[in-house]
Amino acid sequence: MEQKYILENCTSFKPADIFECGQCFRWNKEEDGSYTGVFKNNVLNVKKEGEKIIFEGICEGDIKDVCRDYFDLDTNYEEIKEKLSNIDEYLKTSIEYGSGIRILNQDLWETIISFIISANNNIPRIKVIIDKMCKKYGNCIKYKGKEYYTFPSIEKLGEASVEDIRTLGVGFRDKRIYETTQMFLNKEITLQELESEEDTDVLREKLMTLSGVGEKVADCVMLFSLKKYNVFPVDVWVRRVMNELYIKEDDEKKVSKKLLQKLAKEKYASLAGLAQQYLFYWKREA
DNA sequence: GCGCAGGGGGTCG
DNA sequence: CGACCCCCTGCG
Repeated sequence: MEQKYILENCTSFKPADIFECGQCFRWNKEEDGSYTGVFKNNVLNVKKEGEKIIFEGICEGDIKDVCRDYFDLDTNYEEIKEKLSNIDEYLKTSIEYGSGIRILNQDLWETIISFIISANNNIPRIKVIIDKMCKKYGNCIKYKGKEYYTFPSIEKLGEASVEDIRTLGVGFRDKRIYETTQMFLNKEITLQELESEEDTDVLREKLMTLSGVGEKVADCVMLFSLKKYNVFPVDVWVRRVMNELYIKEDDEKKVSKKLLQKLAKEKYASLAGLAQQYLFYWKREA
């Protein structure tokens, strides 16, 4: 059902910051600077006009509730930014740069598959692959004369063979995607048990039983889909930034993940994941 | 222009 | 610790 929702007085909300900071792969910029994306069975366009945020599109359920959940509107980012800004100058600068970032509450299944695809890959290609996957196995939703496709269900993707998946251009990740899908299909593991697991370390262990899910992917899934703001995914960019700012080792490859995790915990504590997003976005764009 | 390394939000054996 | 699929980039 086509709906519209206008959000006022939301200072920590900039579509570009939210959709370009690297947490999601299915939002695309329109000519007018707004973004259109698909999540669950919704197709939404998000536009900032002055102080107003305008959400418009096809929505299952009440658009206000859907947005509140997906865009994390009940979390006070002003307070978070204030806390993080006081930690040091770097964080302060990065937060000024990415002041409109919010961590989306993305679909767990979609996030797991998307970040398996992200391994040793680059963002433009990740987006192309996911797009193809949705076109082939998702459902079509028409909005304003264009066709959009939902992310495939477990059952639908479960019908695909390793070879089928390979044709999407996923390369060596074909087997990983296949195996993980089959694990959910066969109920060896369920989304529900992952969603209800409170303990971060136990949750990480469970996620890492999935094929193609290592520490980094597991942490991304926890941060971008399960609101675990304390986890600190370490990738090549984060290593680069942290080394440049705090450690200053000549060869950044020698900096251990352990050290980075420890540093993040000491400095950023329960907000490490958010700090990571601000730093990552700042250094990668600049 | 063309061909060939080099490397990309890691994971696995 | 090296290979891994695919694709895009930079350099000769």
